Amino acid sequence: MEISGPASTREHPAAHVTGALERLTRFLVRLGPRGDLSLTAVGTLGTLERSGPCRLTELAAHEGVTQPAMTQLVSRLQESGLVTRTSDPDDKRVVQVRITDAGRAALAGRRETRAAMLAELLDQLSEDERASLVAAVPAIDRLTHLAPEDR
Amino acid sequence: MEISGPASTREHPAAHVTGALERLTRFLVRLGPRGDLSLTAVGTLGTLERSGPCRLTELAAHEGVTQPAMTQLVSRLQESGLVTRTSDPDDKRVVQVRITDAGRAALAGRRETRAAMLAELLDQLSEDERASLVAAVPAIDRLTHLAPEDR
DNA sequence: CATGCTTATATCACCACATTATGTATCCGT
DNA sequence: ACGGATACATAATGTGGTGATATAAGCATG
Repeated sequence: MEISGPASTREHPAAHVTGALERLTRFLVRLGPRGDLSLTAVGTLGTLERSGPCRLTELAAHEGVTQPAMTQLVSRLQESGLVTRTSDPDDKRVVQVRITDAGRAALAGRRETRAAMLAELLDQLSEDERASLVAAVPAIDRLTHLAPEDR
Repeated sequence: MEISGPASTREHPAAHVTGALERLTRFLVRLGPRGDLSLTAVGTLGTLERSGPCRLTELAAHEGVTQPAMTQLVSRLQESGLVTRTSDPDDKRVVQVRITDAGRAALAGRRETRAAMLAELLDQLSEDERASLVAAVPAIDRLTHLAPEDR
C-alpha cells in the first residue's frame, strides 16, 4: 500500500466528501422555490450580471449547455423580461444578450429567498458546524472554478 | 443592531455560504455522467438501500416529488430491473417498493464513478483546501438531515 | 351491511428543459 | 464573387416534472 499515489491522495476523503456532496446537491436542488427559475437560468443571469452582455454561444459554453438550449432559454427569459436580445451592428449574426433591471431584481430576490432559507437551517447547526462550513467556502469556490473546459 | 437575534446569528455567513453552495450545486449537477440515473432516481435508490422497502407515497414525500412522479420513476426503475413492486397483502392498495441487487450495484457503480471524478478534482486543490472540505462533511450531513418535514 | 368518505396508486394531459440534426443568414479568405 | 466557416434559429424528440382526475381498496357509521 503506497503512502501517496502521484495523483490520488488517499481515497477515503474523496468517497467521504463525495457522499456528502451528493446528498447536499439533492438537498439544495429541492430546497428552491418550486415555480421559479431553472438552475441554468440562474447561472445565466448570474453570468450576465457579473460579466455584462454576452453572445449567445458564449453563454451556452459557459453554462455547459448546447447552443439550441441557450437559444430557448434566452427566449423564455426575454419573454419574462429578464434579458434583452440585441443584434450586434458589427456582425449581424451575433446576438448580444443583456440582463435587464427586472432580471437583476429577480436574481436578487431569489438570492435573498435562498439565503433566508439557508440561514434558517444554518441556525440549527452548532457554532462549530457553521464555522466549518464558512471555512470550506474558499475550497468550494476553487472547486467550482476548476476544470471549466475538460468537458 | 442587536448582538444576536433569537434565530438568525449574523447574516453574513448565510449570504456567503449560500452563494458558494449555489455555485456548487450547479457545478455538481453538471458534473454527472449524462446518460445515467436522475437525481431523484439516485435519491430514491439510496433511500431504499438505506431504509429498506417502502411504500410509493412515502418515497414520494421523502424525495420531495409528487406521487405521480414517483409512480413513473418506480415504473422506469422497475423496467430497468433496479427495483421491484410488490403489493402489500395486508392492504391491497399499497405497493411496496424494494431495491434489487442490480439496483444496489447501479448505485455502487455510480458512487464509484462520481467519487473518481471528484477525487480528480480534489487532487487539484491544496492540502488545506481539501482538509477544510473534509472538516465540513459532518456539518453538511447535519444540514441535509435537517427540516425533513417543514416542507 | 350498504353507503359514503378517505387513502393509495395509476393514468392523463400538459409543460419545462434538455438533446441531435438541420436550416438560414452573415462574414471572410482566396 | 464564390465557398466554407460561423452564429443563431428551428424542428423533432426524450425525460422528468406538475395538477387534475380515475380506480380501487380500506374504514366508519347509521
